[in-house]
Amino acid sequence: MQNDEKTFLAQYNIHNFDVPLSSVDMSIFAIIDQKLHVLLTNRPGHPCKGMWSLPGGFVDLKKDQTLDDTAHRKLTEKTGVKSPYLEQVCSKGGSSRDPRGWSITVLYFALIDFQKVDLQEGKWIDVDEALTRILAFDHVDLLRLSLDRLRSKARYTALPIALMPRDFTLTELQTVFEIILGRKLPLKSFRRRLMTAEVLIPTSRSKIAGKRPAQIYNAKGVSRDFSFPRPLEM
Amino acid sequence: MQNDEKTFLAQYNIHNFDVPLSSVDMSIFAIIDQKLHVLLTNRPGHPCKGMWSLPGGFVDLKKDQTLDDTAHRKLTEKTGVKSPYLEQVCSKGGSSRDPRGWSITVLYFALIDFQKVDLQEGKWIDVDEALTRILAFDHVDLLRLSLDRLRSKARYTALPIALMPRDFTLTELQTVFEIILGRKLPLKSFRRRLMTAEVLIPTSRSKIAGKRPAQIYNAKGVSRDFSFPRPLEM
DNA sequence: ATATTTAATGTCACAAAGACACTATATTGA
DNA sequence: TCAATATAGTGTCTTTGTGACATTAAATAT
Repeated sequence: MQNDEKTFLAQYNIHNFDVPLSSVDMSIFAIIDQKLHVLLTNRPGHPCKGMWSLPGGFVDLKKDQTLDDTAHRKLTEKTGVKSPYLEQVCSKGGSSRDPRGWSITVLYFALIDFQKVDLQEGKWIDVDEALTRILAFDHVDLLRLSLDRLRSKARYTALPIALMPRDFTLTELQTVFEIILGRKLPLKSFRRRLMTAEVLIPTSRSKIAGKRPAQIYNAKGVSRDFSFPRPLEM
Repeated sequence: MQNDEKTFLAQYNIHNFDVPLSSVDMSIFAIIDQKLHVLLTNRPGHPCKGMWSLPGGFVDLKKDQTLDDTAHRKLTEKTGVKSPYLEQVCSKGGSSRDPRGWSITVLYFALIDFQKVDLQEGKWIDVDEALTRILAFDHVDLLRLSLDRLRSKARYTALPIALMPRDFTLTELQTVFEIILGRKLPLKSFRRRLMTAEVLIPTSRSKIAGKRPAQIYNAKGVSRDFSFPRPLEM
């Protein structure tokens, strides 16, 4: 490093500049009672005190090395879950979304197996209901964006597997896809897609949920950018 | 608003907190001489003085109402182009990407018609070459991410149309797709895709580029989230 | 045993992409 | 004038993977 760059950095003080506030917000999804739920927290302080909001918070410059660290930390703080599916959705920034001033939020969404959760704070709300509520800041928009992304990915990736417990049957997985997409899927092609995709590990065990026992599958460590050769129809 | 919230906000001062620096960076793409180019700027000051970098800069809390405003402003400052295709790619944040401290950058990419550009600063570099150069900060990674997004979208959307001048032929458009994807595309299916997609306006004019004259098309105001029924093969 | 319910397969139809041969319309040059 | 040639554009068959729907399989209940 050149000497004048050292000097520059030594004199540089971020507090001299007007910078936006920046935070991370998350849509944490799980399937509960055959419905898609999202974790909301009640804001303990100002602004928007007492309102429901997506869990989130400021980047901790000490604790977090990266933005993804912040997201992981927030998730573990809220749910105790260690290794979720976590994906960045987008960032929203503007002067009017937070009364404290110009702010940027980086939005993530997480998919977790509800059974693994050790809830520290917050409450699981049915997504359809959450969308009709008045949430803090622009969190309804953020939730909408996360949900659109999840729905879109359910059409061409195997992402919803991340919502499943370790053992599951094909029928159970199909039901989760159907819950996310809000419609029935053709049985045969669903199974064909998943089997030829090689994203599942068949086990020799089976489960008697209904009448005939169904084969149990586990998730294979799915490549993050796997996609089916064709998307599901609209 | 409650009284105690007013008090809270009045006493709130962002300068009291440690917040990350936040900026916007852009990959501005254009086709020049049958190759995909990206606009790079030479950093005038510290840090990374003298190094090539993606154009970008800090959010201007006065001028910009939203992050998209910042991106549009930067693009116009650099190229004079008013209505490009502009899309947010992702955000990267961490403690080590900028020597000034913890920083977040929101990455955008823009597709523009090179002929509309009135270059204010910077230089067009072939993307393949740009990726081998040592760029400022983590800008090689950012460029890579933008490029991956562009390539991916060229497989299932009509996005590359945004790189075309007003008048173009189907062969020219196919060539642009081929430049982006780095491989030849089957002629018949390319034309079929675009014709049935109804994203082009056929004109009665034609152009004599080679021997037989080719029909000229214009872009239809393509819906942002149009996608072809099936993606192109890998 | 037979009905019932859920799990799983067989098979044909359909849509859109790939492959590749073919036709069309201009220019060039003998 | 008329072939040769190069680029533009079409015809049509193959391939692949999804949708539709009938059929078979394996358990429980009566």
